[in-house]
Amino acid sequence: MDAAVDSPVGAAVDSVQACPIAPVVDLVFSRWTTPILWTLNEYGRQRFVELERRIGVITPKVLTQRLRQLERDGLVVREYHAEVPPRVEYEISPLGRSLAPLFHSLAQWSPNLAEVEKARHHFDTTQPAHRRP
Amino acid sequence: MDAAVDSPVGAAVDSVQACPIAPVVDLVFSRWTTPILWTLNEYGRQRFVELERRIGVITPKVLTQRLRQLERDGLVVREYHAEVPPRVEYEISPLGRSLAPLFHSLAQWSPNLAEVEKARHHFDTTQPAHRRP
DNA sequence: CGGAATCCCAGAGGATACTG
DNA sequence: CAGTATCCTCTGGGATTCCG
Repeated sequence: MDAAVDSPVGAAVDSVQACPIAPVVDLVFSRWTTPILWTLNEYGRQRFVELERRIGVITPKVLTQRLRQLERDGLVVREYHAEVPPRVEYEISPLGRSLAPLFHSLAQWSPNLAEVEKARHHFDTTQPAHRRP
Repeated sequence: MDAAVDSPVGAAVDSVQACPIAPVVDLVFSRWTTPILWTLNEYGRQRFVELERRIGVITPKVLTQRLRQLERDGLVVREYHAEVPPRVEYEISPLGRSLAPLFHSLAQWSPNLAEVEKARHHFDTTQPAHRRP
């Protein structure tokens, strides 16, 4: 149950000096964290099951893990209400909300994905020939 | 040797509708791609070994894999020079360069990592008590 | 409802060679 | 130098079950 587990970019574990933005990427763009933060930012405070449904295929176990991590990182706030049945709500924190411009930048770049698709097709059809050094 | 292998955020594989920026995150912030793109963007055109050294701990095999993927995605351009010894240079493409503002946004957010560190410490010291629902 | 506990596995990616 | 080729480890995370 170690909290500092994943490093998709290898920030903490690997060479920090090589890429200064690696820690931020690790924090925000680890697996599942982006959909979670995005959903919380978009739909506001919501319950565990709502998150689960909106995100889609995530399992409860993994959702819990990532929410804990995000809570520990201070990006998400968990609110427990002692009722029957129990009710838990998750909300993005101010610090988490400060990531919104980043998300907007990403969204603005996304039209370029069409270029990427074209590049892939081009590569797949023409490259095997010229790839021979 | 499949090219569309990783999906840290689960864009292509999972629920695309849940998070519109997931495809971009998959493209740019997959493991190793950020340091590679960042280094290419920062230091300009360079050879395989230079990349290897600057990034730090990456193995040749993995570096090759990711470079191929980025080349296929149209974010990186590979230039082969038939000399002895062979010389290969990698350069970020215009499409890849269009990601630079994103990197700057990330860099600008990075001072907030101090807040994250504080939140983690706070969580680790005080949470085990109040975490009981 | 909101998890925690267990078991399990594919597959990313590291280590270690070898080659054109 | 710029990769390929194998082998092998490790772990994120899926499936399932149970609990307060």
